[in-house]
Amino acid sequence: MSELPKTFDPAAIEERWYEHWESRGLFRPDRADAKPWTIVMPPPNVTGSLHIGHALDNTLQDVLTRRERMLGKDALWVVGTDHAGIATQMVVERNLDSQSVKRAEIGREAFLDHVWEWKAQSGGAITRQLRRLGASCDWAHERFTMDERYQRAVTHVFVELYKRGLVYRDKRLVNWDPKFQTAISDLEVETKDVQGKFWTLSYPLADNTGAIQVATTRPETMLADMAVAVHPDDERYRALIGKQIKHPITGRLVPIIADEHADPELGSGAVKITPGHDFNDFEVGKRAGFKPADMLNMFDAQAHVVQTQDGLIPEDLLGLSRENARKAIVAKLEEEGALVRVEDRVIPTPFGDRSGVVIEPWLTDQWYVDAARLALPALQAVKKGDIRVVPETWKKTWYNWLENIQPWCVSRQLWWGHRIPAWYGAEFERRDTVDGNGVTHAQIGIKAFVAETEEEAQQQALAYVRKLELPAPPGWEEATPVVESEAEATELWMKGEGYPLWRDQDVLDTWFSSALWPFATLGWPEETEDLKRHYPNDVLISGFDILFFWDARMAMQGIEFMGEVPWRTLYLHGLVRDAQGAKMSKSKGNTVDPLGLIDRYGADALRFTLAAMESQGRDIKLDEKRVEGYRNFATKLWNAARFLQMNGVGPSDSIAAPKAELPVNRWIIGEVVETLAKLNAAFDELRYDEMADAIYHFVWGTFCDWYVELVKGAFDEETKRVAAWAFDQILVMLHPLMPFITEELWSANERPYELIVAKWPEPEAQVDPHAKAELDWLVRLVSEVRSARTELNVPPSAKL
RNA sequence: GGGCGCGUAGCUCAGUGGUAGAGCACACCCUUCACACGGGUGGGGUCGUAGGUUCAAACCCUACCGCGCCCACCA
Repeated sequence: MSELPKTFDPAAIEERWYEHWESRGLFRPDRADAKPWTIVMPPPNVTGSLHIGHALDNTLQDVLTRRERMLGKDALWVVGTDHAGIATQMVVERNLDSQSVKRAEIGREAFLDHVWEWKAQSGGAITRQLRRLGASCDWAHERFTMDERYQRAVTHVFVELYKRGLVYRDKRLVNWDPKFQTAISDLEVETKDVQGKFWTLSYPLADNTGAIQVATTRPETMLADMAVAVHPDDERYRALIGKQIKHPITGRLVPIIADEHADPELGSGAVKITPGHDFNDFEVGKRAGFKPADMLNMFDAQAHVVQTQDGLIPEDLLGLSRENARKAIVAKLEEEGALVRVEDRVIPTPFGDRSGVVIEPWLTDQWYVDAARLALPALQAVKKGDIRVVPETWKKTWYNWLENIQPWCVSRQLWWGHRIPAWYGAEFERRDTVDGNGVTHAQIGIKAFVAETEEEAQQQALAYVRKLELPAPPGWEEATPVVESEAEATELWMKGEGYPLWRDQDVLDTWFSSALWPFATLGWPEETEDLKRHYPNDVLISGFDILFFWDARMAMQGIEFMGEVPWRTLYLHGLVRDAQGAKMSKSKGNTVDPLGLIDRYGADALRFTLAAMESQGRDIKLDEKRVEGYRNFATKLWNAARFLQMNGVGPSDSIAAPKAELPVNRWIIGEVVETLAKLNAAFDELRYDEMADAIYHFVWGTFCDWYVELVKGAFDEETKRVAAWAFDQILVMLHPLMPFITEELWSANERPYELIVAKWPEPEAQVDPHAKAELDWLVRLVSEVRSARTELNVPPSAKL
């Protein structure tokens, strides 16, 4: 038995214990025969560092994991990191930039080498920080979403979805981020209100019989106007339907069409239609018979003006940015007298959630997941109760989103990520199209071969030409040639030097791969032992902010590929806010650094605070005073242990409660039993605040304030035995919340095993109602005496 | 436009049909041999507003006020 120091210093013990647990493999002791229990950690970005949100999320997970481990289960907490496509590419690109190295100059392969190098060096700092928190995850099982094996799983899923018709390529408008020059999904777009203007323009009729007024918030896109729409029932314009207008800037002749999209109440009731640059107009355009391939495009990838297919944009506008193009166009319109009116107006404007720039609807070929079909079983799983959602209020949000889900754009024009397993080649059939102005465009058809390997794609290509009963191009019989890019391929093609394939340059949305986390980390698609034992996971804990991004997609992919829900319970927690309730952000400078709090108060205090403040369905307003308070609680516990030690109270030799005669001992045993019951109930309901409340009040309000005071100076053998047992139960019950101090105090006595693998309490005892009544009476009596004494101003030194 | 949540002591939050709770803060007392990161005592709330249901409402219902969040193509 080692003597405890007088003061409790978390810093002195935390690192030592973590190292001990990890090196002895105690986070996942060998329990092949035990009942499995599984949770996967939302993989933090490799670029990330531990912020307070991670601290909350992982505390909640660790609390459950530690208890399940103590319940004797084979508790597996899967840990790993996410490659985080855009975020990581940005970081590495910035690093290279500072060394005057440009991504475009060094090329894809060299750039990816740099990313991997960066990942090896500084990536994953966050996993080291997770250790500070005490996260008892299975590091031997650590995964990365770009591990070779994981990549195979991702590729397999993509190819399978393609075979099942759930993944397809389509040309349509996407949310285009002109800063990162990639497509992004609907979820990555944040709509914000921006003070803007509402322009009313006058478009002259082509037959010079008048003009029609149209209104717009984006005059610059008029360069790609293809129609003017009016409501079919709008009497004012009925006679104009079918006529043409002569576009005031491009001179393009554009039809006036009838479409219900035009709202007679709004503006003039007539609206310009720019199918290539507006989501509504795209639909109107399709209804009007325009094919996506023929829709006019006036922007390049950076949203600078480029010439439309019909060559009608005036030279002086080419190359201008969106903003400058707007100014120039408005000026021109004004000059021509085509500008009728300008009004101030608040415009809901789409922004890229990472880039912060205005998103441009842009016509491109992208890969889409048929999310609606995948969503159905995920929707049902919650409705049928196969997934329990805690708190229940999120069920509605779940239904609402999945019921209205749109196709998910999964291709990204980035380099860092899972390369899309598609190879393209000539379709070997000409498909000429005729545009609205009667001009014929030669189109070279492109055929996609989706396969897990290049060899497979080559074979598919060969099979394809054979099916068309065409002779295989030179070299194809041996192996279809593959070149780097489409440009390279077409060049060879034009020169008559073969018809090679080229691989898709794009990568997949990061969330596409993280959606596989609950099973791909367990070895899927191989039928591993881990997979059989640990899928479905028991519970997932995540912030509600990634409910759609991650949770819902995990459910969709999990059910599709595993035939079962990914987890039985989905627990959603809120955001951690500052003491004033404001959202923490780096720019506001109100972030709380969890590592700083750990330095000042210890990991146990931070963990206890986060758990105590985690009440379902509410955000957490973190106040440092609270952390300080629970640091004090740890000190209280520490001193109780010292007191017991001074009085010769050692370790308990039994898990079951000892036999006791004295009412005070029988009472405290009953109090342990009741506390345990409260704690177990709180765990069943995932009520972290109640867990913390139950153990806090038992330790401080019952054990320290009353039991210890009552037995002071009267430590007979029975009392020592009971005190030892009760205190051991405290250590066990508190361990999931405060693992470090409890393990340290546990080890103050000789023990056959560490607390982390000790058994969860089974007192095999009952509350003794007589002892309880007696002690309750005594507590009340003493309290009343004290109260009376204070009220009568009796000096405390006076003897009763 | 739709959906969700919140409004209880100075602050942060539990409670959810039957005499209002916790922590912190505050006031007073205590350098008593585990602990001043402590011990003891105490003050403080017409539970957002207005109706309704009920023997009984902070808790259920309705409306309203205030705050926050999410989703949605109003040019």
